[in-house]
Amino acid sequence: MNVLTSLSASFGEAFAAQNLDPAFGEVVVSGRPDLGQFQCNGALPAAKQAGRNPRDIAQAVVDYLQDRPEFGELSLAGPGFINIILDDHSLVEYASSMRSDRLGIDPVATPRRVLVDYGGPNVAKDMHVGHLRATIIGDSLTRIGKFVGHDVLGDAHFGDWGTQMGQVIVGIKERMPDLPYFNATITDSYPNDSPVTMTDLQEIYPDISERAKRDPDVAEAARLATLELQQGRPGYRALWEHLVTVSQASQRADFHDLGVDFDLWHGESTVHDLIEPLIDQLRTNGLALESDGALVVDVAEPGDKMEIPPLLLMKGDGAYLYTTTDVATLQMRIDELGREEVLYVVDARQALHFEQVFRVGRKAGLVPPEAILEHIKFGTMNGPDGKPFQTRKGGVVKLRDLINMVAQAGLERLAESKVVEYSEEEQTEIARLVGLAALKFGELSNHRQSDYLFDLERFTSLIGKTGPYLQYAVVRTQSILREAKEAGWQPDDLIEPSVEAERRLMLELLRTPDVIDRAWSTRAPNHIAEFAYELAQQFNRFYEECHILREADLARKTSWLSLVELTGRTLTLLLDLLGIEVPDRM
RNA sequence: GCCCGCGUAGCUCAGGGGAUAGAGCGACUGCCUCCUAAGCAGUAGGUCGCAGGUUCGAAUCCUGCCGCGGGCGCCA
Repeated sequence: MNVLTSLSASFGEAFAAQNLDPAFGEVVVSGRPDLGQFQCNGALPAAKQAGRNPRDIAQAVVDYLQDRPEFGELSLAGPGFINIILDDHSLVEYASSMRSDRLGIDPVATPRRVLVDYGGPNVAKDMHVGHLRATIIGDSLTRIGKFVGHDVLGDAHFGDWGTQMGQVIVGIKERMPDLPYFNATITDSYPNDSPVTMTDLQEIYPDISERAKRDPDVAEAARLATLELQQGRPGYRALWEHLVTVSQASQRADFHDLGVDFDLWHGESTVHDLIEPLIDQLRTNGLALESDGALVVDVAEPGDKMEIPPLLLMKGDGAYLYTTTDVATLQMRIDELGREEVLYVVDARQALHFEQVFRVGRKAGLVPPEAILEHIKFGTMNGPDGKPFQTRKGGVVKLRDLINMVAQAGLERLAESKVVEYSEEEQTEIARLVGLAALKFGELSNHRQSDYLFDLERFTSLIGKTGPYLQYAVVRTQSILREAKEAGWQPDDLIEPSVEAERRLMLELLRTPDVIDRAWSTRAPNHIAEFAYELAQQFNRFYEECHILREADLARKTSWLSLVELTGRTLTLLLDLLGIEVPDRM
């Protein structure tokens, strides 16, 4: 039972009774808690439209609803604001309805088939802080979509088919020229074990990639290797298999440590067999054209604000690019996976690329008009100097190192606490969860689209508005419930609040369904992060003011226990939607 | 040059066309014989980049300007 929906319906009815659009009845959480719990501002625009006095309209709305027992108080203020205070009995009913499964939130009536593309690590490259945003935001969006009730697939979309693969092959050839993969006369019976480890790749790739930028000969060799790989040279394919296996294993481990999972572990190479038919099709229907030796698709349209360059489908030498695989992947997602919405959680700097890919998809009829394609842009993570975050040595911080750093901060915090003694094993686990929470919450509390400063101190901070603050609130609820149980008290029916902090906590809880909806519809998990913090804050106030286990009145005590339980469950859900786990104690 | 994004407290950032713009950190003051102080209460700190416009009402929408970042065919 969503309180805002329900109140808006009542107010809509009151507006309709005056022959006004029921949409004016929209009720929102009050911006002035001193004046009311909720407010309806519809009288002002309604007055404008109807040519009437806003206060008259507001008064008529209030008169219409005044006698309903649901309302404790309806009052007019200013030019025509209606301030709403719920009757406590009604407030308790709303809150009680959340004690059921899924907090009483129904899944959407018409689920959509959605795919979220996020993470996108490159084979042969270590995951670094830059992957953090895409991964954490995408993971959270996927979780939110699933909870809302949609059929959502998360896809890692590995970068395993582009130029960097040719570069790595050249890099390995330089170091180990005698391997059978490079001997064109050998076409099968390659070794079962990879000639390189992830550690080797971490050295080979940056080196060769750097040199390819400066040395035309290296670049040319890499270009050729890429082409030969894509055209199926057996030795390269066999070596490539090893590279993919080795680096995926490492990246899966990184994702696992982050608590991130995917439904699909596809890559660019997954669609390789679709590319030729796709290119033929685009050629046949006249969309793909030769241009400077390359194959392009013109996507400019008359109303464009700026010149949209053609999408480069195939290089002059016949090699494929990420534009090629992206178009083919889009086709597969629509045709084979039956997706109705495809969301790309990718750096905002790639906006033009996706605009081109989407246009090709539409133009070529690969994507039906009603399908939704969205580039979920996110901003750049910068270091203190305003440039992409790097270590002092100049390298980009590896994801794994970052995870270790935040876990270390968690361990140090535990060491400071003198109250409880946990086993070393438990401390390690708590520190891991706390560190991840700090990292994820720090990431998700920013709006995804804004660039932001990566500040290690802030990310490893465990006090104030941080992930651990939220975990701590949940741990408090668990601790209280545990001790109550030992003493023989169980959560029971909610009764009307006796103090303001309790009432405020109930009201805060009621916002939950609306916030989740908004986070999904705007694809912005920071709404959930923000709300979870406010809810935890409200709970901590209640906790300070109401000493639950010492309360003498049994009905009140067991009602409070229910409220504690409900808060704990709500926070746990919200944190889960952010991809944050909570330890039993901390 | 054209296009996109950003500019809010000392710092880092929230902010859904609504009333008196918020939080955290940092600074300063209090609160652990009491459910875990990773907490709570309080003080100080703002011409929401600038100028116009739309609106009953603008940090929020529109236009221009300034500043910062980014993108603009054979990388991803």
